[in-house]
Amino acid sequence: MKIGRLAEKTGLTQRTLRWYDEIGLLTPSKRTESGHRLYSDDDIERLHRIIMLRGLGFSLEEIASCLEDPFFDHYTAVRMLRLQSERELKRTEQLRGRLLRIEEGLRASAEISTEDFIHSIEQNVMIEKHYSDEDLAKLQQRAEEVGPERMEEVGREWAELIAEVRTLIDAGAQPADEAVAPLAERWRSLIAEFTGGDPSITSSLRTMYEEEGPEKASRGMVDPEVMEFMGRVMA
Amino acid sequence: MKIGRLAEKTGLTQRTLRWYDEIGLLTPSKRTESGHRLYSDDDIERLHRIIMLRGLGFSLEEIASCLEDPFFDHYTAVRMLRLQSERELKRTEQLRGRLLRIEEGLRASAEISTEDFIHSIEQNVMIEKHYSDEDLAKLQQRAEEVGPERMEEVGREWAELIAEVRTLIDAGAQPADEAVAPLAERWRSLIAEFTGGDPSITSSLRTMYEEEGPEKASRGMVDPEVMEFMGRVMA
DNA sequence: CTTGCACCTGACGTAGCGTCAGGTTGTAGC
DNA sequence: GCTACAACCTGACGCTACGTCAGGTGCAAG
Repeated sequence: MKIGRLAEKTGLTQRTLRWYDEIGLLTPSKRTESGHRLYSDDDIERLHRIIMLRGLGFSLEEIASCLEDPFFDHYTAVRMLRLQSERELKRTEQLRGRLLRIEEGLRASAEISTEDFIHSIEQNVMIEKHYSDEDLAKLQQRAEEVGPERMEEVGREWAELIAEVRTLIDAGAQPADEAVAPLAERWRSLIAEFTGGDPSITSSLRTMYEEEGPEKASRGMVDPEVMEFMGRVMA
Repeated sequence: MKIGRLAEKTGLTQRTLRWYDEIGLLTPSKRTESGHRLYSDDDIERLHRIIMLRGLGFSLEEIASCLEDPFFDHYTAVRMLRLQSERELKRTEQLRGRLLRIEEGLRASAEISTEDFIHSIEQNVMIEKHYSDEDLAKLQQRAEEVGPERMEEVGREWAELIAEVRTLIDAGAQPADEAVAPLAERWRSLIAEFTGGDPSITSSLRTMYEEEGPEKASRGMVDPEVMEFMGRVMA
């Protein structure tokens, strides 16, 4: 069989087959007088093995030694690949989580400057610093459960609530005033919806606001004055 | 700040910083008379952004356009990365499953020739062809639950059972004989332990044995004669 | 003045091919 | 026998994001 037909049958490219020839991984057992490669049935079987091993994640060099070195340790080799794939799984899962959170953060705002973008990522890094992996997974799961509509709605409710609080403060309201009581109730319930009553998440949230300050922790949505006011209201 | 100190502080190598300079991603804003690179605070901030974006999976070219192109679509870019990470996640999960099953298959036998190894993989490919992803996940989970000791024990029990059946056949036993009844019971219970009573797995197992034949499907443990004999016993 | 360290540029290597460029062979139709 | 045209050949450069080495310069200390 010549290279064109073999390439077609295996789904590889001719370049790939020539490359395998060049590195000595699969040298066709015959050539025509003019130099055209001729692959025998044995060659083709070897190629199929190569394709299989490649599919498992072996490098071409490893494949070569697997097929030729009689002392090749198959079990260990597979175990190594498995362990590597598990490391990669972990990494990719973490990465996916990070990307998803950033995506969520960006979806809200229509126009995004590079500055906003960078800050959004920095914020995310901060969040990852304060929450444990399990907490992040829980938050992720709940975010998927409630859906993006509710997420956006919550964002709007927070903005509204904070604006109302600010208006009251500017009007000279005191923490003990009756007018602020319902706001405190809404505030508490929004936080409760976020934490889901989970004590680990609740404490992580608290320490994040304490260590990073309200502005950073809330992406600039709430300023220290509002935060302190609501703190006194709650108490 | 000169290149050595910056490399030390960021954990990058000097080569990396020179490379970023060479491709225009991070050109230090000053040089000494003699040509030593001097990084300003702005340069360092830019570098930190580069490192963050790199950590998300952006290529250096994408990072460059992210930091410079005012029309860069951050949201779409992140979404693309997320989708890509999800594709990779799927691929890696499948790969891990395949490697684990192959590893399990190899653990039993102490000495493994390349031929055995290849056949083990081929067998695995065959299994993946017949079982659905969910079935494979279930089997994987149960294998982890019972542990490798029980897996090996099951393997020995099968070998023993098949040997006994073969002895009986060679001795001229008939399917209806009373002596084979307890063997049928052991046979049935081993299969039941494998399928776990799951109907999907049971039917996949059956069609695999029908389409591929007993020899291939059982890794050469059971030959067609034994299989047919036990089939008649069960009926 | 020498020693030693930090820095410079330039060049080659990596894995696994993709993609030309420019030349030869094989085959089918006339 | 001639002419298309498809299939094949070799050789070379490109890709990512650097690692690594070679050979040379700058700079501060003893």
